[in-house]
Amino acid sequence: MTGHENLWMRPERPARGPRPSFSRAALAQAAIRIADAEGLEAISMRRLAAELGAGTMSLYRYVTGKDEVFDLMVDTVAGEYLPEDRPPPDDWAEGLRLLAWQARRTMLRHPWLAPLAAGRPQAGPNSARLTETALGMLDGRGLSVDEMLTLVGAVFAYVNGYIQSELAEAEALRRSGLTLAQRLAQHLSYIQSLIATGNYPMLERMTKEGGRQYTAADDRFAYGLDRLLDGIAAALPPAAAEGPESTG
Amino acid sequence: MTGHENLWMRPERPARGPRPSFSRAALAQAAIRIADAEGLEAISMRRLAAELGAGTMSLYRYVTGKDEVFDLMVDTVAGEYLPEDRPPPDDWAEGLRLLAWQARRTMLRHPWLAPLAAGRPQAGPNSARLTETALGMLDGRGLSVDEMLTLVGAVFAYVNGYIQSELAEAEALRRSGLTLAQRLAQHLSYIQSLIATGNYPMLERMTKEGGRQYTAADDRFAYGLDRLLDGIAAALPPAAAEGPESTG
DNA sequence: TACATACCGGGTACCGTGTACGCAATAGCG
DNA sequence: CGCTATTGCGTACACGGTACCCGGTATGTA
Repeated sequence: MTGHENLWMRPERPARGPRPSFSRAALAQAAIRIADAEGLEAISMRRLAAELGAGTMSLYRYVTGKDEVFDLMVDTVAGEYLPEDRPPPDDWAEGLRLLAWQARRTMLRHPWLAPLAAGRPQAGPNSARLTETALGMLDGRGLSVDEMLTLVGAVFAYVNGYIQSELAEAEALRRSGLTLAQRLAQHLSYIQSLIATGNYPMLERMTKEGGRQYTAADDRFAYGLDRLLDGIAAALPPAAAEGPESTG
Repeated sequence: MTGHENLWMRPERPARGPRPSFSRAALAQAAIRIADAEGLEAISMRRLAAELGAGTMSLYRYVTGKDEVFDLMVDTVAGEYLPEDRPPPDDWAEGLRLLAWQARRTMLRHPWLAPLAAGRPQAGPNSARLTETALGMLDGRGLSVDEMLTLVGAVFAYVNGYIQSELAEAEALRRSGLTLAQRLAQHLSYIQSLIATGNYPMLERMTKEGGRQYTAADDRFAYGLDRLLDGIAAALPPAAAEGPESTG
């Protein structure tokens, strides 16, 4: 009741008692290893404990429950978003674009990440550093921190939303256990049954039109991202270069 | 093995045998009722069967598993996206904006919807009709269906991503069982512990700056949506007004 | 050095979950 | 009037998260 209701405020290593046999970071890494290899739903407390060579209930000395395992996973990979200490480009749009692509790369590498991150508030220190970095790119343009947050939030919303939709199909395919060809064939016969009702003229045009000039996922991602950044740039207060103070 | 691997291709009522005691729609409505009242995780096959006054295993005569229950839920509420047969505005951007706000309204009314919809391919007939409507708004502007899909996909990605982040905090609050004041107090003390490390200058400025001019969720949503639509409009081929032929 | 205290590891147990299987009842077809 | 496909559903199982408890261990105090 004194405090520490939050994972991130709870000290990892208490003052008294025996040393823990592993660390939070090790726990997170083990969970990430499992999720990368076998998917999110493969993570169970028993499985995770086995991966760590520990008893199941020992995990509860490190986290209060499975949810905090997820919190740890998300915040750990959030560290990967930021490449290295490369100085950010001085163009804010270029900086955000870079960040967005970095986020996409990370989320494709860890397909469980996007749904998980979308469903919980970003509270960990690495997530906070990420936000810091993004806000830093917008500093000195006369925006209030609140306006910067709105702006960055819009970009992150697009990125997360896009990648989830990108992953959804791949995930469905994986869970169905079918080959891509089988699934396409299935989908096609369904599509044709829809078209047969006459209520889906666009869908019909889609099957007739474009031979196979289907836009690649990369290009679709880039399209929306660039449009969004364009729109933001157009609405931003005029550059004001490096004026003494542009707030107001 | 002959076919019907897909929920939407499987006929609801087979030719032979006794009449089912309820319908897919009733099943979906019952599930939606539970999820609206008690959250997604309150849905179990037993609970759902009880709501329908049926035996647990009877549900498996209607769906192949719990996943298909979710599919039904998503596609059912997808019907709510479209208001009524109001003729769409002739400005495509206005049409998409309206659709986006309608989507947000629906997703806030059914807080379980956004995460669920984001995680699975939109395959149902109602989802397809929604896509049809969106594509129809872009018709006659010289775009290929593929380009239209890219465009609409970007808007939907933003909408879904934004609303998920909007809901994440509320959901976390709900699950913690705390009052808003308690949670804010907790969060504040955590934030201050972060600031104390000196690594979060922007976070620090945020606590000092804006008295309470915190942007409302509605305005933040509008900001990103409008910027995105602006950016798209700017990149679209010139209007071409009402050329001689606009249909396909 | 001896003891108290706070913490660690983890076994056992409980309840809730999704769903495979099997069987009796039923409705449409021949 | 059977025949058969199909429905409703009880039972059973494997697996999930985690509450509880106990024996061991490292730190602090006397």
